[in-house]
Amino acid sequence: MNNVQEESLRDQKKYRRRLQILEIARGIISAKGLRSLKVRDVAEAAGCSVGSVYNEFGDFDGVILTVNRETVQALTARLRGVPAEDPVRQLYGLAETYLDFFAGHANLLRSLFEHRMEDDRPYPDDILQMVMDAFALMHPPLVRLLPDADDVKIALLSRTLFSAMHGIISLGLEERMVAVPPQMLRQQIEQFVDTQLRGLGILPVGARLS
Amino acid sequence: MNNVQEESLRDQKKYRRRLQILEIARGIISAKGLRSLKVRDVAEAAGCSVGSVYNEFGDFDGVILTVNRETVQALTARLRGVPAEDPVRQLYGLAETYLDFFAGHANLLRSLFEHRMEDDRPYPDDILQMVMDAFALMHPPLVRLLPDADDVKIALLSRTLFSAMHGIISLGLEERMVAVPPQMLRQQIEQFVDTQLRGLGILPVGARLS
DNA sequence: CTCTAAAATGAACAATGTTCAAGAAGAATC
DNA sequence: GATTCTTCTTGAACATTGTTCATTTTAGAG
Repeated sequence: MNNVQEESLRDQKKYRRRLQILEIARGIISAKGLRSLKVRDVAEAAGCSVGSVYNEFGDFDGVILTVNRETVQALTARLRGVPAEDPVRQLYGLAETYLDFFAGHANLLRSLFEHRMEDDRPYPDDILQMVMDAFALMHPPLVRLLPDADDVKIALLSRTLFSAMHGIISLGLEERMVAVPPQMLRQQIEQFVDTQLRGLGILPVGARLS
Repeated sequence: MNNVQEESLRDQKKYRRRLQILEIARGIISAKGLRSLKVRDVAEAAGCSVGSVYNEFGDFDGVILTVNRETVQALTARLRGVPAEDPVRQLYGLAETYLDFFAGHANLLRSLFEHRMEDDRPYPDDILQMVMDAFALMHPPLVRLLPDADDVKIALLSRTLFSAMHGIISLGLEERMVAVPPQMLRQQIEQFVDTQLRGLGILPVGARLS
């Protein structure tokens, strides 16, 4: 047994195929929704048998969960890229970035938030943790803006605020629900953050509804 | 052809069976989630063949959608029962009632909001409309509290606020996501409405975070 | 009672997730 | 390089579940 990674031919092929399967699955989910994802379609597109998909991911949920894992990773990366100089601008930036990311990858986000496991198997902890971490990204700017507040309460506030934004955006982008007309969504989100910041005493309460 | 409802024996049986199928389907969704709903289970529990389910509802989506339709009707009835004397109390009441209803029927609400149609068939318009109407129930109290604001903007605000609440509650109640710990949820919702009302200038901006 | 139309039935079919015995391919040993 | 061993790949077979439809049953009409 060699400790050094040998990059054996076998491992290379395996890894390449793994990536290929994920790319194909992501493409299908993104284009046609999670419900249109079929093992045989993925296998055929990847040029391998269905057995290989199972060999690599255990079961079909394994493919979905891996795509979801990468989705939340990509989301987190985008959110971490929001400038942090001005905490107020950072909050607006996080909201806007979440909206953009959601709008650009709606079906992937829905797969992340709506996929249910068969029976009562638990959702993988690491994915839950990553979502939690993403939703905690409002914590630092809020701490700067509310220096006297309890840290635990700020943590809750961050998740509450993020969950609220998630609700506005996920329902707003769903043409079938039309909770908020899409064109207006960006403006609505901005106004929502506005109101929230005024309510928290971070911004002055000015004229009601511009 | 007789215009008067004859309540023929045939129609009675048909109707009774219809109700029975719906009750059973709702029970399964409520107890074990939409993904555990199976035609054969429903048919067996209702003491009829699978064909009869199809005869009555067209396809399996028909059963699900009918349950969803009744869910949003029940929700709307509950929300309409919130006292309307004091508009501020009404807003808190709507939030609290939505939380209670969601907590009591989490799987039914998830079925309503997360069910995707096969292929690209559209979601029935009447259900969408009913959800929209439910989300508009904050409109009247908001109009009373913001008499100078544009009516269209209040309409948007109502849906935005409701969508935000929906996000906080649906993620908060999801033990798998734990965006907000369940025990804290009621308090979090109240505080959220609080902040929102202060931000809108409806309540005075007092001490930051009680 | 007989006839007709509607409904119920459930076996057969179709789509799709899952398994596994057999074979193929790479790695290890000589 | 041949042989052996390990691992991966394959795809047919199976399991589950939604859907159809020819046949039978049943309620209502004459």
